[in-house]
Amino acid sequence: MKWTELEENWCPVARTLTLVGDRWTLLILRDCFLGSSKFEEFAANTGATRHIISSRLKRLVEAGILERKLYVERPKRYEYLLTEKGREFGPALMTFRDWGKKHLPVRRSASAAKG
Amino acid sequence: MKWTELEENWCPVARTLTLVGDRWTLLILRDCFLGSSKFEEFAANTGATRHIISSRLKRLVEAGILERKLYVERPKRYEYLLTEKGREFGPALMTFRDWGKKHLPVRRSASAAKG
DNA sequence: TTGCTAGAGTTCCAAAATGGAACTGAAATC
DNA sequence: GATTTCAGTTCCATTTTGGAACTCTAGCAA
Repeated sequence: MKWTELEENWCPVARTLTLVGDRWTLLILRDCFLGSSKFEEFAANTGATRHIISSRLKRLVEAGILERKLYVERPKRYEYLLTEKGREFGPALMTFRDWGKKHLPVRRSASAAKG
Repeated sequence: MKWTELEENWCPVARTLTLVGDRWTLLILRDCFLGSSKFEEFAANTGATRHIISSRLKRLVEAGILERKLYVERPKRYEYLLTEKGREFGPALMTFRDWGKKHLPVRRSASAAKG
């Protein structure tokens, strides 16, 4: 079954996953919640390629989760801001954060810094 | 950046995503919460290919989220059960469910069946 | 004893997605 | 004029997916 067919699935979890159930989208949203809004920030903070960032931002805007807003007229510069719909995804990210903190502690070598 | 490199990421959301941040894993976990435990059930309920089901179950078992348990001796038959670590992922699925129910209602044509 | 069914996978190949790097375009700054 | 910044796009090789067929063990039926 193709991934996009899940859009009409009876299960709301499946439908949600058609938007955020890929390898980078949730990391972009995490960045948004941490204050990022620029293309370059997403690229730098997530580690995803510019190609991926571009396609994911498009999808998130189309879905009404982010809003693409002009913030410099010349040259045209856009930023991406969470909509109300996007902000309501916050609790989901928090459950991921909490689960990760509890169950996937970072294995660090003796000399590794905390950051 | 390669996806697997996120395993050691400072961010617990990113680390969580290395396990469940792909196109089908969360759907398999949803099935587990709804009572499924067999390979064939996952294949039928998620719509993912057997190939994918196989690789995802391996990863979930390796991560300690599911337990692979023999339930028929001859021929060998295995089922997959949520561990405590896996059960603690429940709240995350519920946030996805709630967000999807609220923001992604199913557009159904007049004749569309419920299944 | 040949044939069908069931469960749990594996294998193969084509199609789609991803990773990495370079390139574009507009304007500000050196 | 050259370099830098931001926001993308393009190209190509590598990975991952999607789909279907195949394997292996064993029960059951004719």
